[in-house]
Amino acid sequence: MTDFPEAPIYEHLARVGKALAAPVRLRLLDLLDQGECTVEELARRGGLPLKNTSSHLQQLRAAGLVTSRREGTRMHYALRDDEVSRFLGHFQDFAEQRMGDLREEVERHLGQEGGSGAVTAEELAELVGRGAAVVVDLRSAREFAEGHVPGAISVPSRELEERIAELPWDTTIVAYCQGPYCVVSPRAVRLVNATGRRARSLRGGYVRWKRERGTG
Amino acid sequence: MTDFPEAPIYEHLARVGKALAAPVRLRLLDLLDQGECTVEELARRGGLPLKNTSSHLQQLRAAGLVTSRREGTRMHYALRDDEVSRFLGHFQDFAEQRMGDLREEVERHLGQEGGSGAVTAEELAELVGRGAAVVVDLRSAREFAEGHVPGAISVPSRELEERIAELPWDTTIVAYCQGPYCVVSPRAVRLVNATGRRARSLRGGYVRWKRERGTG
DNA sequence: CAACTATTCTATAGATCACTAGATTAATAG
DNA sequence: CTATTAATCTAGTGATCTATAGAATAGTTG
Repeated sequence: MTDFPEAPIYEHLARVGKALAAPVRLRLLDLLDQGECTVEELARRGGLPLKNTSSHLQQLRAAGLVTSRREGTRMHYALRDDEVSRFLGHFQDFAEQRMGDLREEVERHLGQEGGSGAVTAEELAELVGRGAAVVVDLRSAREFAEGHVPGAISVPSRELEERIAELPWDTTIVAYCQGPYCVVSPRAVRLVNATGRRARSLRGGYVRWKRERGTG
Repeated sequence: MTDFPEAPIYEHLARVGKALAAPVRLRLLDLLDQGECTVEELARRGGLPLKNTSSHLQQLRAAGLVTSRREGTRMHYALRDDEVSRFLGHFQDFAEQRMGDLREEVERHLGQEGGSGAVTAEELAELVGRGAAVVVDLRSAREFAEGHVPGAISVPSRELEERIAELPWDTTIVAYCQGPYCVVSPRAVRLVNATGRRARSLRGGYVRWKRERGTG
């Protein structure tokens, strides 16, 4: 490193930048944005070896992004505060906007239903307000129990096909899963639309809805 | 890398994260936040070899954070749009807030005058509005000419000592230099306060003022 | 206290990145 | 066309980071 008077400050700033420089860590942050979680669960959901997961979590903790809490033999990690969630949102929006190919990648992965055609939190509030939408939570029953969009009905994605008859024909169906890049909800939307009903994704999933609820 | 369906998306996100992972690049972004600049100038101001600077700038361009423009033999770089400036502000605030020692580092470097005791853009507007402050721009005459806080008088820091008699005794003096971590303005504030006058720094310097002017 | 599980710590090989230096391209001036 | 200046491209080295595996620690259970 060269030396100008402000160097040590940028050195510190870069520590936070480094925390955002590895795909796995961004993934872990997104998972944690859905709520507190054990190392074991994070490793499973992130498709990453346990030891590795633990190591990355420690880096995130060193950067001040997450906190850890011991409960019996298990270690629970969580985002340090709401500010982290807000920053993550800004970072993701910013990155998507920066790189055209990232947005394309998202759309290729989710299909149009998850990208451009998605409902914003604001639109959702409006639709629900005048009873023009049925909201479907595709996450697990456990996740639903921990918190969900008011008025949503719980239809875990595994049960969707057998319970699809429960969905109305005459009202727009807004489906959501965990996070912004989750494939579950766009897939469900395609499935439901194929029956002739009208379904759309909630942009950003539960995580984003929860984040924006605060800021209006 | 392990493989979960969203992996390529996080891969792309991490490209932006990587751009923020090196101290020099953060420094370059801060310099560019002050306006368009040539590679040569950036290398000089960043205290970095030219070749190295060029390489880092290309990485920033690949991440979509800056644009380049050729003019004769010189290459000019600039932030790609205002969104980058806003994001940088959020990133710096976020990082300072994350790491207590970063805030301490800033204060150790700038002295209290640059940190806690500084005037916010909002306060400045209020002070200027009722004529309760004289604003002093410590940057070079060229930088002042390119844009400055309305009503500010230009006193390049080199000339401060000889022109210090121009400053009033009965009004608060608000001084600012380029960016958030610039040492010029806190140093000037100490100098002016030593004469018995009352001076304070503008928090975040010109860059931050310009950024916040838009958002109110 | 001993056996057991979950997690962290330590060490190492492999990949990636920053810095340096030499060669190359692009525009300008004589 | 040649010389000059600015910037980029290419290649090589050292440092840093990731992934992986073995050892150690903290807590639980019998």
